[in-house]
Amino acid sequence: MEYSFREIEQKWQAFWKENNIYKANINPEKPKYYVLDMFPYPSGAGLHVGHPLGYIASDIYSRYKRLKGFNVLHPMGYDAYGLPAEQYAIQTGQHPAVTTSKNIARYREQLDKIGFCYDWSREIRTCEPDYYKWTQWAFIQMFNSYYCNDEHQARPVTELVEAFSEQGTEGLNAACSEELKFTAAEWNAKSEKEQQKILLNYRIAYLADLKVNWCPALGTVLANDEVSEGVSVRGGHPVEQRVMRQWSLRVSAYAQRLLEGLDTIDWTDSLKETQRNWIGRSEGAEMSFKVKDEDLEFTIFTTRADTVFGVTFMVLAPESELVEQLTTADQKQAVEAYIAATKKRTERERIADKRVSGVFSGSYAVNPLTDEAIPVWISDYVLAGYGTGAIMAVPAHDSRDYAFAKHFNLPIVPLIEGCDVSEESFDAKEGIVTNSPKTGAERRGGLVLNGLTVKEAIAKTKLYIAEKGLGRVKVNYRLRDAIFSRQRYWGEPFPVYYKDGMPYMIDESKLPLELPEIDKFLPTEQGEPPLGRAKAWEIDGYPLELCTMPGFAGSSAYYLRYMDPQNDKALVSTEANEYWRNVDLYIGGTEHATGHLIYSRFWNKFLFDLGVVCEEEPFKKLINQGMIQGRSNFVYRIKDTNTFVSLNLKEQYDTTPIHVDVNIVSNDILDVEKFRNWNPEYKNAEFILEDGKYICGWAVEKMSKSMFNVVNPDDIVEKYGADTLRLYEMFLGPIEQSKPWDTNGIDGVHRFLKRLWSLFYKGDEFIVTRDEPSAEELKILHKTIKKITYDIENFSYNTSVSAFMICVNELFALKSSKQAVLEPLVILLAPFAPHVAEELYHLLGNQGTVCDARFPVCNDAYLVENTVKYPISFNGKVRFTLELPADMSKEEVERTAMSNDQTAKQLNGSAPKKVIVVPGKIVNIVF
RNA sequence: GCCCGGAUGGUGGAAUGGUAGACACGAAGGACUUAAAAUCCUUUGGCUUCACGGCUGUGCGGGUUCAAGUCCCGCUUCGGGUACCA
Repeated sequence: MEYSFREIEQKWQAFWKENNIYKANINPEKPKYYVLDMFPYPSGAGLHVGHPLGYIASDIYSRYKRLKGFNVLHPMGYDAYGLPAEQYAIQTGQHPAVTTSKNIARYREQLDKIGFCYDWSREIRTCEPDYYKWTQWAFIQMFNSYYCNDEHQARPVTELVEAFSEQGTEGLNAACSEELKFTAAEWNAKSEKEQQKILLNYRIAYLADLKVNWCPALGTVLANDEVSEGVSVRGGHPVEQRVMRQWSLRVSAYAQRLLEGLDTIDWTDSLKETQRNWIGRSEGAEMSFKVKDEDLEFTIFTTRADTVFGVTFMVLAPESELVEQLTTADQKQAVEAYIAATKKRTERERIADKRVSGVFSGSYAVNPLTDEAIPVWISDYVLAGYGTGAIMAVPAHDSRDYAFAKHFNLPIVPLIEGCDVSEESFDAKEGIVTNSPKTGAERRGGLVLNGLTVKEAIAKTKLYIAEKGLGRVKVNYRLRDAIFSRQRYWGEPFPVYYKDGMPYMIDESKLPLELPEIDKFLPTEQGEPPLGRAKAWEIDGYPLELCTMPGFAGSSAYYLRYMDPQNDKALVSTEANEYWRNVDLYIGGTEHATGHLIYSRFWNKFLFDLGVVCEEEPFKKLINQGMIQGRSNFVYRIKDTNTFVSLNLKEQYDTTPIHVDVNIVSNDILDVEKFRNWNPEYKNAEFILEDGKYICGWAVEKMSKSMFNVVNPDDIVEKYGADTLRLYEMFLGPIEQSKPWDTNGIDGVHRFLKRLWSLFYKGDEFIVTRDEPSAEELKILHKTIKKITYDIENFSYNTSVSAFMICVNELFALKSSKQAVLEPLVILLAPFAPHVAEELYHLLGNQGTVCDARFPVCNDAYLVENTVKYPISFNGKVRFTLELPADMSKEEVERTAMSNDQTAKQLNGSAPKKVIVVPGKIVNIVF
């Protein structure tokens, strides 16, 4: 019998499906293990060979855990809302729901071929009303909550209302957009509308006028993580700043917990570091500066309180509310012109343009420590959204302030002993402080920092300003609230209606609020979002929200829904949540480091505060799979001809490299006939060959259609089978490393499976015997068990595949086909190559499924070696080896080595200075 | 600029401080075959030698050590993330 993978794979895939082998149920008798893949956005292009990499890795782990006796939850679904389907709808009129379900069907077909152990009964799609009902529900809970900074958790807004009516803002410590102060009497006197407006300032889901990333080409607002270098991540369209009324989530309230939580989870250091940087905690001080000759003061934020004696000017962000107050009459025109010019520029232009710009406001601030009057400038290098939107500029010790001071000829006062600021600023937080205050400018009882280190000076200044009421210690975060409105059609509708211009939540009993049908997927003539086209988009006569939710809405809690996907009473039942708890192993790409992986953690923490979920962190362990790059092939056309020259001859001609479809190239040799048929342009192509072959050039590039280097897993499965694909993807290299896909090596793993098969069948004869295995055979088996177990636990799957190859090669060399060795081997292999393993498991006489076998355990007794091959080295260089008994003493090894003829030859008369014997390892003779 | 990763044969990669290059691809040679495919066997880092062997070798330069791909210091270079965050 031949290894006929097609037959085997179809047979067992059908068997698994019919017998619900991968159905997961709550079972308190067994420990749970939850393995999750980042669910895909079903794009029209289908899966390429890079996508399943992580899925195969998680599948192996799921199957391994099951063999180890765990009750494994391993679900899959689709992140079904998204821009591409909508853009396609605009172009073709095809409803995004239609495109999406077609794409999903295609994805499913491709996934099914690979033999994953997903429990498909738990499939979710974010665009299904049954699913997004709970996305809307969570939004309502966020609207009805505020974040209490004293209790460090979300609390009901009703508690806030109660507090306001009893004591106003007195004693309030809540996360908010703006610090407000009012009394109970003032609150109670306010109208419903005014009160609602104030509450928005505290709600976790809130509506506010914000400076947002507006992308005109997409016609929508984008979140910070959806914009990179001034253009949209999707499509690369320019993004500009615009103030708009938008829904936002107060993610910033959770900044500290998001930061601290990182210490409790098992993620890679680099990913944690990325999140830490994104959260961007910085400890500093807020300090108030009075405005000279005015009854005004404003607050700045600094992490370098120690440099307050070196402040030579102040800078406001152009968007700051203070600009209006501080601009004097004679500077008004200049300031307005500057602000107008700044507004016109897109984010991208501002980033690209490194030129210093700014304008003097006309006002002066007073340094509270020196009483010096210092000019207040306005410049776009200060951001409105960070800190207070105002800074004290210390050009000697901040490079941006330095550039500004140089440009506008402002004074630079160095504050560190011996630092040279003639060419650049001294930004390092080290050295001894001087000039603080300057000699002769000391004040009685004033702050003196001279002689201290920077660190000491910062601490002393903070203490001083707090005591004197000049400011306070403050922690700032770079993390911004997440803008949650999108002016698009294909997303979750907000469960929101408007009454008197104020937002209200629709009743939970009316959920889900379904996405309405519209005639065209474009904004209305009035520039409203597409939902403005929906008929009767209102509730009880009140208009509904026209924006929809962003892509990350549906992916923020999907891992919870898998625990209890059909529940229509709750997002997840307490029973299911308390059993499955959180994701034990999450596998996905690093590209979600600052988006999905922050939002999910936030969302989960919020639900944790509500008592809906029992674990504060959603993903205990996370592994990033590397990207699979493409390996492109090139042909070389001689310029202005239709003649192509083989790689090693191309230097003799003037050629243009042209991408050629990798699917018509094998081992870099071009199939010339297929090439002629590939494109009509090449029908009459001529070739200059070498050794009768056309050899292509190659390069590693992104896998994409335009490079003609896309490899479809379906084709691989068709030609070699799913088990070969699975093994080969793992064999390519460490899971977390990026590497190019090169189909060339695949024959190796396919040969391995054929050789494994040959241990069972010789021709049509089944040759497995029940004979007792020899010590040698048992050693081969147990060595493999040990290695595979270790490798799976450490996600080193590439070396596991090698270990299987070594094992089979060794058994093959011994012509060994014994049940007692092959059966454990088949079980070991089952997580990697489940189809062939299932077939062989049954051939060995087993019933049921190999998925429920018991993972073999290594018996070290079989691994004991009687002898050790000692490498004998001289001055670190190995010259020969000696085979000695394993239990030989150190002294005896030394004596044996020294008395050897070859040793005498190597020493050549010299006396050894030192002999190092590492028992069981090596001997090194130094002379 | 800053923060993370990498750099080992023609290629993908392996190696708790202890014989660098496991395993696999490719290549070369051979067996089987009328032939091809498949399969099997041998060789395969470089230089050198008829051969035994020798020299050299993990991006570069130093260092620690009996012993360094592995640890430390300083560079080069390639990926990825981030960008006026005060």
